Amino acid sequence: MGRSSRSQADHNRARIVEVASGLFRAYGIEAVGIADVMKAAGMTQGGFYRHFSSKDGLAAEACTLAFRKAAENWRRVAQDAAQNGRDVTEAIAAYYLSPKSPHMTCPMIALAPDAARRPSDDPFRQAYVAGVRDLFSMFAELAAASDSEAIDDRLRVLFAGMVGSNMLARATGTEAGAFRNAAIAASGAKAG
Amino acid sequence: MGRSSRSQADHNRARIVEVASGLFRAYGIEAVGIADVMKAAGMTQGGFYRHFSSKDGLAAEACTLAFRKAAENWRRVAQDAAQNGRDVTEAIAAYYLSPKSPHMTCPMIALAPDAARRPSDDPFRQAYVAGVRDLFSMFAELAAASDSEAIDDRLRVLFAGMVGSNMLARATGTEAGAFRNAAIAASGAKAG
DNA sequence: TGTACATCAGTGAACGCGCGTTCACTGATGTAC
DNA sequence: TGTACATCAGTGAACGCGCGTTCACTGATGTAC
Repeated sequence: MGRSSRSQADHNRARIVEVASGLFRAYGIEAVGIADVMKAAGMTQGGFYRHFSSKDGLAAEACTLAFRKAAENWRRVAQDAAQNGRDVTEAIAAYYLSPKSPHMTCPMIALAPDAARRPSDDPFRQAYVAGVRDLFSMFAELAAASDSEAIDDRLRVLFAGMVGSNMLARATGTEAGAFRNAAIAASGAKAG
Repeated sequence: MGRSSRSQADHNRARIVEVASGLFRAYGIEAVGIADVMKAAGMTQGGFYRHFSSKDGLAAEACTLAFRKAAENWRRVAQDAAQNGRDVTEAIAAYYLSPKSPHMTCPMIALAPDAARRPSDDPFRQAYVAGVRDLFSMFAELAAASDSEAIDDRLRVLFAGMVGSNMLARATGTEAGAFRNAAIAASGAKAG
């Protein structure tokens, strides 16, 4: 097993980021080792540093990818809802709060503790902050387009309520349903 | 420095739990070592295992203590508000969302990642789940007493919105104000 | 109450394991001519 | 197009550090008489 071609190497690098993005969110960055990531990507740990200068570098890229994927999913759900004449905000909330979808856990929740304990100039933390900002901007944009009555503050609370519901649902396991259902109900009554 | 008296030992044990409760919430359980806790408690790491069978045992007790303290604070804030004729729900929300108060960070947020990755029969996770349940029950009880119109689901969303706002505020740092202010505003309009 | 002894809270060093990182090496890929 | 050589993606073992845990030891506390 000698040198790989340039395109193969690029493919491998992207695969490492993709695999890490899922593992980091599922188990936490600290709990996932370089060897775990590389094994899941079909390689051995030694090759890792051909692609990344450190585990932190990978974490930052994995964070960015996770938010990009989440944004793509949200936009897709919103488009589907709009085409079928359903309420966009409610559709996003229902998708986000569905217990089935978190096979890919929300990066806002899963990566929050790691972001919180890093300094504000840390690349990973900056990627996290940018991800949350972009995700909320998109949410507000999509929701406003479907309901011009919705005020910023109300969207913010709904957004925070969705995040809080899923976080509590994930951490407690048992009480998942109650908070999730409440948040979905609230999304339908958002225009008060 | 030989053997301590029984009462002194009890005092030391309680101090270890108290110190750990703060450190674990501030920096995360994994990031805080036994040596750190013992040093902050004014002892050396070797004596730790006279009091606890493992770091996990301490974590479970620290979790319980953190929730007990949070519940006490909430109840105190609610009583003060009731005596002064102010809205109880709004007072709790304002207290919880105040950027000054998190010198002691909310255990629901700070301990969530650790609770999430443990099995459901783990003592720490059980302590966390019980803590969330008790805190929400108390919140609902206090809020219902002050405003009989408030429905369970609405309280749940407000609760989750408060938690989500503080989590995002903590993790992003910069966007703290926006989500917090929105949640406080929502608490005032809860009876919608 | 005093004395001899057992107990055990706390000390400080050492162990052992996991994990991020480094390194010598392999051999296919890419390049110069 | 071939050929000789340099490059470098990936391998697998080893290093080094941090941290949870263990352990021999100290000496004040608690107890038996």
